[in-house]
Amino acid sequence: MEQRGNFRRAHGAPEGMAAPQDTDSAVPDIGGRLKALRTMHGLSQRELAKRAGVTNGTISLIEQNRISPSLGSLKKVLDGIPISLADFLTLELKPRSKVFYQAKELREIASGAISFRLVGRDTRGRAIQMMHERYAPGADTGDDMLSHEGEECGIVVSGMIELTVGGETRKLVAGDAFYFDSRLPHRFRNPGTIDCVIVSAGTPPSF
Amino acid sequence: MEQRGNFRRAHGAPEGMAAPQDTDSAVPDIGGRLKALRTMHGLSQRELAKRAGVTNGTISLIEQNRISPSLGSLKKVLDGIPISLADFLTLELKPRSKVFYQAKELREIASGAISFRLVGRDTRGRAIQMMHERYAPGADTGDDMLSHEGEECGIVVSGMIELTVGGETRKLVAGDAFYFDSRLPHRFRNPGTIDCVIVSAGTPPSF
DNA sequence: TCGCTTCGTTTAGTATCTTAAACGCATGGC
DNA sequence: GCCATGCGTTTAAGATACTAAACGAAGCGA
Repeated sequence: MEQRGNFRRAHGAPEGMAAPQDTDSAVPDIGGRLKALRTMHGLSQRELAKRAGVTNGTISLIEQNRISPSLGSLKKVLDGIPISLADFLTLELKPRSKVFYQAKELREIASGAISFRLVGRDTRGRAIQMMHERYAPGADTGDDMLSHEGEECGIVVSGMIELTVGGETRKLVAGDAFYFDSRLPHRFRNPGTIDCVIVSAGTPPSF
Repeated sequence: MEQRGNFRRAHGAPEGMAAPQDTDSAVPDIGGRLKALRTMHGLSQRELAKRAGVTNGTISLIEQNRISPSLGSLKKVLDGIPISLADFLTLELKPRSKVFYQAKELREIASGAISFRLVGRDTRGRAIQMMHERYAPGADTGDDMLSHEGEECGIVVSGMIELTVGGETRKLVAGDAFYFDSRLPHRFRNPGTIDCVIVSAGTPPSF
C-alpha cells in the first residue's frame, strides 16, 4: 500500500535526521509553532497535556512533526493554551510616503479586455489595495472562480457588471456597489456593450 | 479505555440521529463548511477527491462529521479547492451577509454640500469602509483637520478635489488617486465649479 | 552520592482515520 | 426497457494517530 505524502515515518525508526517537514504541500511546521507558543506561555509538555486532556507523548510527537494531528486533538491542545485554530494557523505579522498619484501613475496590473490600475506602485505595508478597473464588453475574469484571503468591495462608476459571489449572480449598474468576503469564489463579467468602470478596494492586498 | 470527546461514533452504527457535532469544544462543523465550499465551487465529492489525492469516501465521511481528519489530509483536500487551512477555518458560515447594493441603498452619512454614501448599512465586522462621496463646488471638510487611526485612499471619478495631507496640498482630477495614513491631518475641498465625485476606502471603518 | 522530581523522548498497543471496493439511487442515451 | 455514467454513502482492511508506561538526562536538596 502506498505511503501517504507527509509524516511517513514509521514507529521505531528514529534514524538521525531532521524533522520530516516533507515535500511540497506539507502543512507549514505545526510542530514548531506549537512548541514556540507553548514555551512562550511557560508551559511544559506535560502541563499543556493535562490542560488539554491529551498525553504528553502526543504533544512531543506533534512538536517533532512526527504525526499530523487530527483536527479534534489539535483543537484540544490549542484550547489548553488557549488559542483558536485559525489564529494558530495564521500566526504571522505584517509591517509612506507617496500620497498623491496622477492618473497616469497608477500601475497597470492586467491588460487587454480587463484593466486593473493600482493606487500605489507597491502594496507592501499597506492595508488596502485600491484599484481603478475597466472591463471591456464581454470581458470576464474566468469561470474558475477567484478566491483569496480578505474582503473586497467596490462601486460601479459606469457601465454594467455581472458579479457572481458564492453561487449568487447579480447585475450592477452605475452607482451600485458590492462587499464580500474574498474567500467566497467570485467572478466579474461585463455583459453590456460599453466599458464598465469600477473602483474597488480590498484588504489585505493580494498583489 | 476512554473514548475521545468528539466523533465517537463507531463504524457500523448509523442509528438514526443527526451528525455528532458533539458537545462543548467540538471543532465547529468542519463537514458543513467543506460541503458548502465544495458545492459553491461546483465540485462533486469524487472530483474534489481526485484533485486532492484522497478518496471520495474520505470526503463523504468528513462532510458528515463522522471523522476528524488529520491536518495533513484536510490540507490535501483544501488544496484541491483550493483554499488555505486558515482561510477555511475563518470562513464564516453565518447567514450570508448582503453582497449587492443598489445605488439607492447606500446609506447617506453626511448631507448638504458634502454627501457620503456608505456601502453597507453597518460597518461592524467589516474591514473596509467604502464610500461614494460627492462634494459640491466650494464644499470643504473644514480647516480643523481630520485625524483618526487607520489608512485611507480614493480615486477621483469626476470633477476636481483639493486635498491637503500633513501640510502638503494637491489638486486631483478625474482618474487621480490618493493613499495616506489617516493619522496625518487631512482636509478635502472642492475648488471647482462642478460637483466632484470620489470613491474612497478606509480601514478600519470609523463610522 | 543518593533520592526525588521534572523534563522531553520513545515504544507497544489500541483507537481512529483512510482507503478500496462495493451499494443504492438517480439520470441520460439508445 | 436497459445499459452506462455519475452521484453520495457504506464497510472491511490497512495505515496512522494517540495513549499509557517506561527511559535517560538534568536539576536540586539533604
